[in-house]
Amino acid sequence: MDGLAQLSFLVQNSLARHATEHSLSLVQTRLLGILRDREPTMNELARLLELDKSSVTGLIDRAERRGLVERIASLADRRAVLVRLTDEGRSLVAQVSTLFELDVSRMLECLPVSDRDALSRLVSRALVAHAANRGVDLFATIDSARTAGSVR
Amino acid sequence: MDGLAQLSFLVQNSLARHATEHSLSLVQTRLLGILRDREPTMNELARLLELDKSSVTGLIDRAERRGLVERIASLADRRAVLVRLTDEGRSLVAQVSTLFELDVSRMLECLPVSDRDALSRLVSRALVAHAANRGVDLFATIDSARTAGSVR
DNA sequence: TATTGTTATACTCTATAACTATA
DNA sequence: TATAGTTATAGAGTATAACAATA
Repeated sequence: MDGLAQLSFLVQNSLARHATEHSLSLVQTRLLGILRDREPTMNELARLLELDKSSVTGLIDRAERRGLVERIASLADRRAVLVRLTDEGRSLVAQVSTLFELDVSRMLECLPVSDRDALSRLVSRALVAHAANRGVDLFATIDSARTAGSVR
Repeated sequence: MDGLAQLSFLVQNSLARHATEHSLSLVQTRLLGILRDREPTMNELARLLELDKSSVTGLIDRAERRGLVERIASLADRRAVLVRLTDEGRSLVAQVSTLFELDVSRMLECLPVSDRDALSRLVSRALVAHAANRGVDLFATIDSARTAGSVR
């Protein structure tokens, strides 16, 4: 109930804090997280981030200016542009991701192992049940949560 | 573990979605949520929202222009300005809050009652343990989570 | 014609620095 | 002198609409 909201703010705060410490916004961090295992087109990025394509243009402009990502012409479709993480971008997202995971781990370590397992089981059950309940609609949300959370 | 991150994004997405449907940003929604049971000064708002005071000036400017809040001269300190929710603002935050609570409830209804109770118990235990573990530092975060979450 | 991406424009949100008025 | 708040300015993030190039 209310605890879930509190918990979600704790998790988000942790992510936001570590992002800010590395001069990243939440969106930039989500972007880099997505790019860790993909080289999507601008269009795909817009869908993954649930943003307008023009917003993604600006987002990539700024990230490219900082040397975190690079644009690559697609060979398959000459209209399309692929986005790739640079070494610097990869290193940066790895740092933020490590700190964030550490935070979540520390939060969970407050619980005895048995509770931790139970919590993990209940959370996945809630996620699965929720997804099943809402069908397609929710799959989009879950996917965006996963990719966003894959920061992680 | 990773599920917690996913869950937090689900909760945040729900809040963001209902806020957007009512032409509110997340920050505006947090603002209105805070004002439901308080009439803070600009300075106190800056602390509660963890923003610079100049950011709060702009935030209140825009909310006031929309008729959601009003500035009131403080009688105690002639430098200070109190911020109060208007009837329209109160009605708006009530709508968003209701829809959000409904979402969270629906998500929890996917679980059998016994699991729901267990989850609730574990989440509060994690929050309490976490707070105790980090001391003052975390109290600030928890408080901001609570006030933000009191949207709720 | 439809799709991919960029540009132009406008608004919100945020911070820093300089300022005014009051304490 | 210190504090409360505003203003000026700059930059990120977002969307809509118009556009170019390609499919």
